[in-house]
Amino acid sequence: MELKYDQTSPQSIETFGKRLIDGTLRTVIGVKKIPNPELERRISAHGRGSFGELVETFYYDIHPGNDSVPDFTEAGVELKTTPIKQIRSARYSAKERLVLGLINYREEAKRSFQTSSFFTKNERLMIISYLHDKGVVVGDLIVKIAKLVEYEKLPLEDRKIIHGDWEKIIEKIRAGKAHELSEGDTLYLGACTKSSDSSVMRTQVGDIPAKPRAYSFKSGYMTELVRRELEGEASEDERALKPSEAGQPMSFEDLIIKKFQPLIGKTVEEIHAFVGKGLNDMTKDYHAALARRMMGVKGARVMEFDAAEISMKTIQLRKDGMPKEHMSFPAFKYKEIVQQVWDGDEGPGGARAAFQEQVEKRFFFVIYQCGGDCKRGDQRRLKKVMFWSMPFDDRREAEKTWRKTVRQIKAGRADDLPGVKENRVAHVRPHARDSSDTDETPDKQHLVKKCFWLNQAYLKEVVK
DNA sequence: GCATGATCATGC
DNA sequence: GCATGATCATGC
Repeated sequence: MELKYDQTSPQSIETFGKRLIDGTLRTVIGVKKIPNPELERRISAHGRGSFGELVETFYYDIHPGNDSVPDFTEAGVELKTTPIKQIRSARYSAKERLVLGLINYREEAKRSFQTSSFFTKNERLMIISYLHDKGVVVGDLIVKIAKLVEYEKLPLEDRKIIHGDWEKIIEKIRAGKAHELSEGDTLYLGACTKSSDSSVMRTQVGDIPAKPRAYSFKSGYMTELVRRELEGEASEDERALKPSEAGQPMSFEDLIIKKFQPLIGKTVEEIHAFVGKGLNDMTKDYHAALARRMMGVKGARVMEFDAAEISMKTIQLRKDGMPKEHMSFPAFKYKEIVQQVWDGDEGPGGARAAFQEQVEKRFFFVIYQCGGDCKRGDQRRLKKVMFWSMPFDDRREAEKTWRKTVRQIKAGRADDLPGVKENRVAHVRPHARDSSDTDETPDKQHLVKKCFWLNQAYLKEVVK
């Protein structure tokens, strides 16, 4: 392959990359024209690492060695290859987060945003996205996106959030609390754990060892970037923050909270009169729909919440302050959950426990106060809204419920899972269409589908 | 009023 | 048609 681009020019790197769109490495590199046994061998490999190496070596002909500078050093461009999924026709999502480089806690603590390893390494990203397909060798994966993503050219609304995220991460690092970092701390830019082996630790500011972590764009934000590129304006979800608001010297979360302020203390009927036109107050989604309207969003999705993977939950408090309901999560599959691992498990293990990912996410609670027991017809007032991440100690409690659940299912006792009295934070209960909506256990019992729930008494303390 | 089991309404 | 978030029902 001839070199047909200028390694010192970001635009040239992008233009050259775009030749891959809707093609594959095999067709674009053209193996048949120039026989190359090494290339043939590597094109027939599997796995994402192989794809990335192939693009580096045989497409761009670069051989990056130094992790602290961008791959195209002179152009200041970092090359990233990443899988996407097609959910249904014309609907795409990122398959995973985009990892942006390991954090050296002690070094990073001394830096500013502009001199941080996040910024200096990832200020310009050349992103090549291919359609994920397990059964296909890397040479035959179809490329859908080749795009130069420059930080300074992202919308101000995005940059505001990313910069705020970086500040939150660096604050913990500087305080010697890198071991307390969690992906739920931040919105688009995360500090994700990097090692599959839980015993690996790194030094940080102070003496406490911390898990190695890397900067990453969360998968929700990657999905947003993918959709902007492939689906254009037509599919754009509504933003809660208008461009003019993004310019204000206030964090994203504070700006959201501010939108609710004028309506705190108002009854649901009064709020409906302000923003609820056209909403059906009989639906289970009503309190959530009202909350979205208060944020200025008419539809069912809030773009920033999707991109930041924030779970919005509505809570109704009875007169005594106890939430009317426990809080449910998606149902688990008995056969899947026994294959999953929680951070800290020894050995290679399987997929990260879905429940762990859920309790590490950021939540947005919209809390209504009932006049009595929250039965039908009871008066409800908007009490407050709050962003929340589950504290570390409570996640350890939730982990105990998860571990007992897995242990019971493995032991053939899937009919006896942790109840609400056994744990301060979480329990297990049915979550199905009805009692005939079952799922098969590893020992071939067919039991009603279940999920993890946060205890209402725990939530009472959280929202107090 | 709590623990537990069961089910609903909607969007995708 | 099912996953998801939310809610209802019953027995003690």
